[in-house]
Formats: sequence, C-alpha cells, structure tokens
Amino acid sequence: MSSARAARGTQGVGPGEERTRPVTSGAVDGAETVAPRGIPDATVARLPVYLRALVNLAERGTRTCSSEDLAGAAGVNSSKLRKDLSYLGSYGTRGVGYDVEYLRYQIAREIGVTQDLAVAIIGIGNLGHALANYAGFSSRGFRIVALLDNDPDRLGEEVGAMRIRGLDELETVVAEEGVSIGVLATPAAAAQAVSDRLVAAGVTSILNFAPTLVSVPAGVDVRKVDLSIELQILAYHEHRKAAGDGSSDVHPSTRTTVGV
Amino acid sequence: MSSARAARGTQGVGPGEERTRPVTSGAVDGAETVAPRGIPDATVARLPVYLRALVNLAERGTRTCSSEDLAGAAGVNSSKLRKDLSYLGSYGTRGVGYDVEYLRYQIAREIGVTQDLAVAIIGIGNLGHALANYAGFSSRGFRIVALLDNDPDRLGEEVGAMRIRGLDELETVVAEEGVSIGVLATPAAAAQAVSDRLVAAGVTSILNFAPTLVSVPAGVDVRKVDLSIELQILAYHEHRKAAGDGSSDVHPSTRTTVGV
DNA sequence: ACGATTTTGTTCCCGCGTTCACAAGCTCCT
DNA sequence: AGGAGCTTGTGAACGCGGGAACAAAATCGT
Ligand SMILES: NC(=O)c1ccc[n+]([C@@H]2O[C@H](COP(=O)([O-])OP(=O)(O)OC[C@H]3O[C@@H](n4cnc5c(N)ncnc54)[C@H](O)[C@@H]3O)[C@@H](O)[C@H]2O)c1
Ligand SMILES: NC(=O)c1ccc[n+]([C@@H]2O[C@H](COP(=O)([O-])OP(=O)(O)OC[C@H]3O[C@@H](n4cnc5c(N)ncnc54)[C@H](O)[C@@H]3O)[C@@H](O)[C@H]2O)c1
Repeated sequence: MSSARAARGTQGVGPGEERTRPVTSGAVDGAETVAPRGIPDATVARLPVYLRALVNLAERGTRTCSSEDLAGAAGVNSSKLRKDLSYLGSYGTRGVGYDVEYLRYQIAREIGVTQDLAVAIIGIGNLGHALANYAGFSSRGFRIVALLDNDPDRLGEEVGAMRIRGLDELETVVAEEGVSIGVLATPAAAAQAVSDRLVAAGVTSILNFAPTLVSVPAGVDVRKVDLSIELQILAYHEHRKAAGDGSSDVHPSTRTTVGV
Repeated sequence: MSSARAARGTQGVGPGEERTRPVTSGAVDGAETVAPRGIPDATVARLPVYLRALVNLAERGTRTCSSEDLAGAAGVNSSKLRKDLSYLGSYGTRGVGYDVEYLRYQIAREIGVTQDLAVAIIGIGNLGHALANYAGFSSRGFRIVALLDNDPDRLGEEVGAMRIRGLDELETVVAEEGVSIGVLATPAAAAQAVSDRLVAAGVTSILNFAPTLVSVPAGVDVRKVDLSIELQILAYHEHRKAAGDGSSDVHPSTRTTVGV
C-alpha cells in the first residue's frame, strides 16, 4: 500500500504519463541540489531498446562500442543515447566508448531484470496461447508462472511446458509465486473484473491486451497494447499518402530527410 | 555511412517520430494563412481511441455526448480531447456536445477506415495464428487478405477462413489484393528481408512484431509492437516501487481511480 | 612529455504537446 | 425576448523531450 504515487497507469502507448522528476528547476540558492533520482519516462521506454542492442552486440562478440555504434543499433540519435545513459551514471570512458558487458549489466540492473520477475497470463485463447508459447520472455527477465482461464474446457490443457489452471486459483498463484506482472488476454468484457482481482491479490503491474480501459488504483501501472489502434494509425498515414499526393506533402519520390 | 536515415518509420511506441506538419512559421506577410491540414502525431495516435469510445457509446444507445463524457470514456483530459477534435473541424455544438454517430463517422473518415484496407500477415506461427484468428480487425476497418509463410509444412493449412500461402506469392498477393499494410510476424532474423520485399512490392505501411529494427525508405511507415519492451518498462516501475518505498517523496494522499 | 584525436557527459535552445482559462455560441427557461 | 446556464473551440503559458554544440577526459602517437 502507501506509495501513493500520483495516479500512474492508464495508457501505455505514449509517454503521456505525468511527473517525471521533482527536479524543479528553481533552486533559489545553491543549497539543495535535489536528489537526481528519477529517470524520465521517455528514457525508461528506450532503456530496453538499448539493452537488446547490447545483447545483440555481445552475441556478435563486440567488447566495446561507441555511443554512435549503439545509437545506430538501437535506431536513435547518439546525442539522445548519451543523455539517456547519463541518467544512470557515468558508465562510459571518454575517448573509448562503453564496455558492452558492463553497460548491459548496468541497464539490466536499472530496469530490474537481473533476476526474473514472475508473470501470470490470464485468458489463454488465441493470443494467450501465443504469449505462453513465446520463448522471448524468459530470455529477457521474465518467468511465466501461471496460465489462467475460466473456460472449463481449457483447464488442464498443456501449453508450452505449462498447464492451464482455473481462474479461481488466481489469488493462490499470485501469493505463492509472487506474481508481480499480470498479462490480460481475456475478452474486453472481462478485463476490468480480472484486473480488479489481480490488484486485490497484490499485483501492481498489468499489461493489457484487451481493447478497453482498465481502471486501477494509484500505485498500479497499466500498459496497454492495442493492435487495432496501431493499424489505424498506419491507416491514417496511408490515407494521407494516397490522398494528399498533390496537396501539400512531398512526392513519393526521394525525399530522404523528411525531418527538419 | 550512417546515411539511410529512414525518414519516417522506425519506432512506433512513442510519439517520438519527427515532423508533424510543414507549417513552418513562414508567411512573411499576411497573404498565405497556410493550410491547417496536418494533424499532430500525438493527436493521430488518440483518434482511434476516441473512435472506439464512440462506437461503445453508440452501441449503448447514446445519441450525444459532451467532451467530458467522451474524454472519460477514452481516458484522457477533456481539454485535450477538444483540442484534438478541433484539428478535424468544428463538429460539436456549443452548449450541447457532440452527435455520437456524426462524430464517429468524421473520425473514421479522417483516419481513413471508412472502407476496409487490405492487410497481409507474414509469418503464421504462434503470433500469426492469433492475429489471423482475431475478429477485431475486420470490424475496425481492416480486411486480412493473405497469410504468408515460408515453411512448406504450413502451406495450405487453414487458419480462420483462410489458407496459408507460400512466401513466393507475396508480390502477386500485394498487387492483386492491393495490400497496403503488411504485418510482420516472422522471426527477427527474417524481418528485414521480408520487409524489403513488401516495400518493393508496393506496401507502404508495416506493423512489425519482430524484436528488431527494420529499415525502410522514406515514405514507408513502420510501427513496432514489442511486448518484451512493454514488460521491461513495467519491470522498471515495479522495481522502483519495491526499492524506493522509503526513499522519496509524496504523502499518502490516497488518490484513487486514475482515468475517471 | 605533450599534443592530436577520439568520444563521453552536459549545457543550451527550440519546438511540440499538455493544460488552464476564457470568450463565443447554443439551448432552455422564465 | 432576454438572460441564465452549459459546452465548445481556442489563445496563451509552460514544462518536457530532442538535438546540436561544446567542454572535459582518456588514449595514442611521436
Ligand atoms: N488475437 C489477437 O490477435 C488479438 C489482437 C488484438 C487484441 N486482442 C485482444 O486480446 C484479447 C484476447 O484475444 P483472443 O483472440 O485470445 O480471444 P479468445 O476469445 O481467443 O481468448 C479469450 C480467452 O479468455 C478466456 N476468458 C474469458 N473470460 C475470462 C475470464 N473472466 N477470466 C479468465 N479467462 C477468461 C476465454 O476462455 C478464452 O480462452 C481480447 O480482448 C482481444 O480483443 C487479440
Ligand atoms: N508469440 C508471441 O507471443 C510473441 C511475443 C513477442 C514477440 N514475438 C515475435 O513475433 C515473431 C513471431 O513470433 P512467433 O511466436 O509467432 O514465432 P514462430 O516461430 O511461432 O512463428 C514464426 C513463423 O514465421 C515463419 N517464417 C520464418 N521465416 C519466414 C520468412 N522468411 N518468411 C515468412 N515466414 C517465415 C515460420 O515458418 C513460422 O511459422 C517473432 O519475431 C517473435 O519474436 C512473438
């Protein structure tokens, strides 16, 4: 309880969350420098990208890399990368670059995936099956400890190396396995109710695939993955590309650097 | 050479794209007022949310709604909602609110989902199956016209109401069905190559589920959905919640219900 | 030993996005 | 008819994030 952070989770797509850090530019006098703890949300969202890029580099045998290299691998501006990393500390060496292994560890530690977090998936239908079978989670700091569904026909079914259990075991599983993240893959109509039970059982992070808003108390984070919305955003641009051909926007011809 | 510098699509998670509209303060004199066409990316990302909320309201029989109502249903600030809608035009009535049906149509038209867009899914494994079986896409402006895979064992397999076809049919399908959006659900190693073929065949929008960057020429949009990254972002906050319990700020001013 | 070179960490600035606050406009009641 | 009460649409303030530019540090070469 406690930890009444100002209302946090609602959406997840954009960094449109809220307060980032209490830095408060102010500083009337040089007395208080304020604890610099608190990494901007935009940076937090990129750390996993850097982590993955570092893992790839390490697998390829690279020992050190410059911010330029890493930024290229992660698909971001090198200046942004350096600023992001500077929030964690000074883990690079000027004139040399970053030690891949060391930085990898530091980022993993900052994210908190040095030891696996327990994850439960609720709603083992089409999507739930895919998630349960996905090997990528376990290699990235997560341990799927339970698959829950309320359809009697599914109970006991083996998915991956795991058995589907009844929804009535939710509270037990969360407590016994120390589940910290719940993945919602139920129909939209069931999402809020399941979310409420997860929260009541002590889960404080939810990844929601159902196309609906779930309300949670302060202190609980919800991120939403909405594939229809992703497609519709693409549709908008597609639409504009086709229609606005002669209006304002560029030709489909070579306009490499659109920006700036 | 770093070059390449894919103009538009790289990430998809944040609104951290680039140019929003070519407004460019310009207009030395009061002659040209500049075409107001060009909706901010952040707004575009929310339009589908509003659209869904409106559909829900309509199904519930609601005829009109205020910006406050709609904002509540969509989980955003009403002020933001009004400003977002103002980019589309003046579709509300002061003192009354918005006509649900009318606004729904206007947003759908702006997004470009009044007639269905053709979608092809490439890589019909765990995730591809789930996507192919998902009914939610067809009801939201998309028509899945092809399922492609390069595994000979999968060819001909029926998924949903559709047969899996070979990757060699990619170009044919794109041309014949007028595919405008390609969904990448192949392993990461194959993503870039498939993306290249899609683009060469004329596809200008890609939704990428593979945990890797795909580079595309200017004019092609890529949005990335990365579930491991979503989990890791949750992990970060989880981590902080557990560790920073006594470290920082905030009084326990129990602030409930987030969105509403 | 010392300067040239490389690359980080940081500062500064600009522009987008969010939010407040209010004027404009519509409806309804008296 | 006229005013009271809402609700939209927008102008303005402001804070965050992105990117360029620069200063500090470390290595290399001579
Ligand atoms: N399949 C996709 O590709 C896809 C894409 C986008 C969004 N989604 C969303 O993800 C969710 C799951 O999609 P799906 O295709 O897997 O649906 P599905 O119908 O195949 O699976 C839903 C599962 O949830 C179970 N369930 C229902 N109520 C439950 C409850 N109260 N508690 C626990 N389990 C419950 C059902 O028994 C079923 O097994 C839906 O909200 C859907 O809109 C799916
Ligand atoms: N399953 C999940 O829940 C999940 C979660 C996050 C990310 N992903 C990512 O989504 C992608 C698909 O995941 P999955 O679990 O379905 O994997 P999968 O191995 O089950 O399916 C991949 C499919 O792609 C096909 N394929 C391989 N190379 C191909 C090519 N060149 N052209 C066309 N098809 C090809 C394979 O035959 C297979 O059917 C992967 O990149 C994975 O990392 C999956």
